Amino acid sequence: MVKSVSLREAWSGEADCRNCALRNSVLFAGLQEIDFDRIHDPIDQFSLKPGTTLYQTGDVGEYMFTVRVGCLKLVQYLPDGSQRIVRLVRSTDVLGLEALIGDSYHHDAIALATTELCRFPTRVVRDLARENPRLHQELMTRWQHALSEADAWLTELSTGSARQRVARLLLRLVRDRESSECNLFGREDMGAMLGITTETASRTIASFRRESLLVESGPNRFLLDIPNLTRIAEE
Amino acid sequence: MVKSVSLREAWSGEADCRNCALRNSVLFAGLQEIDFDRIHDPIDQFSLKPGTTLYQTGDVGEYMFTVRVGCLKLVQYLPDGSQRIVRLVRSTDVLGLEALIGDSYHHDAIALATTELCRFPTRVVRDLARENPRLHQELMTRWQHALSEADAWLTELSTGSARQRVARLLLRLVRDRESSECNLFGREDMGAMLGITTETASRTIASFRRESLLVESGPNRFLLDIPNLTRIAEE
DNA sequence: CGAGGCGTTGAATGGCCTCAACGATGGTGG
DNA sequence: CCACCATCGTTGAGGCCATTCAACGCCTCG
Repeated sequence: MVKSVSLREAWSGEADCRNCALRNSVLFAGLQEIDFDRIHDPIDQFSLKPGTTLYQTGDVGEYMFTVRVGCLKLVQYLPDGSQRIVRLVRSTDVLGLEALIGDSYHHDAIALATTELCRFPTRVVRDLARENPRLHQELMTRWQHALSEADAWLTELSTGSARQRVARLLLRLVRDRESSECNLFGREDMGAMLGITTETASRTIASFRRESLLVESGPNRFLLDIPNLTRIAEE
Repeated sequence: MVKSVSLREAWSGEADCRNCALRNSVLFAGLQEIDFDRIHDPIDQFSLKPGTTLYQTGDVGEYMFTVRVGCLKLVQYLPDGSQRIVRLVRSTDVLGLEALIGDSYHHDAIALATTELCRFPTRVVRDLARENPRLHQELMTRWQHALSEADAWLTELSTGSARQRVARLLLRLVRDRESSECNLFGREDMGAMLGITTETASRTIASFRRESLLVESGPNRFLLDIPNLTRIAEE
């Protein structure tokens, strides 16, 4: 399942990386050929089945990851055992930034769908960033992006009624997408994202379907009535 | 009220910076004398009264700030006009990181107490960071810290019952402090931090006082019963 | 075929919100 | 100096919404 490709191959487009989601969107977008020549560590690329744990809170942050396709949840736990999903990580996003400053991972990272990833040693990023301003810039941008996402989860997904939260989550899932179609998560995960119970998440989705704000277009796949959902979200 | 000091003075300990909260804790901790010599822009240092707005969402991010003493809230607004406080910024923290990547500010920054700040042009940080690895490292650490705070606000302060949230907020305010005493915010601000109403915040605080989990030790100042509050927080 | 996971739905409870009133405080202006 | 007003914290009453606990149907998988 784990397939190893050299960074040289990665850059030259050999192996699977030629199909990599937009090279321009990826962390290493700013690297030159000469940078890759200086790296000897391998980049592994592999796939996770839904429900698989990529890493856990406290694991040593030896590696960082880029998501090629798919989706993972970042989970934190409270002392009483309840969990909260603090962010989603999707295509072209980076996982494990905290490793860059020497921290162990701060979340559990668990695949929500079948997910393909690239894995690279944290040390490689650290070394390259020291001398490559563009990578440096890219890292800061990634960090800021994660921070904006975190703020948005608080203001949009943890504020207001259950109906509002669910509507905002749905709209978020189709933003920057061509179609208004999206795959839904399990109700338990939706609850953990929105700070509501599984039952309330289920009831709200069921209610949206009865009102035709959602139309099932496949197995666990739905078309959204964006204008009306927006109305609910903004109340 | 605004007093201008050159960076040279700042570093050499002239002016008010000799009393600066731990130099080692500050963003510029890693700079050498030679770095300061290369800066010609002034660093302003000034004070805000409670309730004063430092900057607003969308303002051009020409400056960044370090908090010397005091406390500010970072506020975001929803389309319906309701507000949510997404983070607190306190002594030695940095404000306006988003300016570094060219963004305008993402929040309203409003002083909660009398607050002293240092203000420096974003361009200065950008230029210095390009060539100073230690500052670079420091910036990443700051970003990660903000991100951890954001995650904690979601898991600790936006999850569970009102009693739990208030207890966790109180405990947070005295963490890393010598005493178990702290100043409380207005009830409206507490509500905006915890995602509850002003009345619920007030009721909960009043209830804690009746149970002697809080003892007033001064004007809007309280001593905390940490063990019992911890029990409530962890339920 | 039975077991288990998942989504759904019902009924009842309770916690939080809404709306309202009241006292205390502090600043303002007559 | 004091009446006046605005702000803030508190408390009450009532209602609604989300939770809790439970049951049921559907599906996959062993």
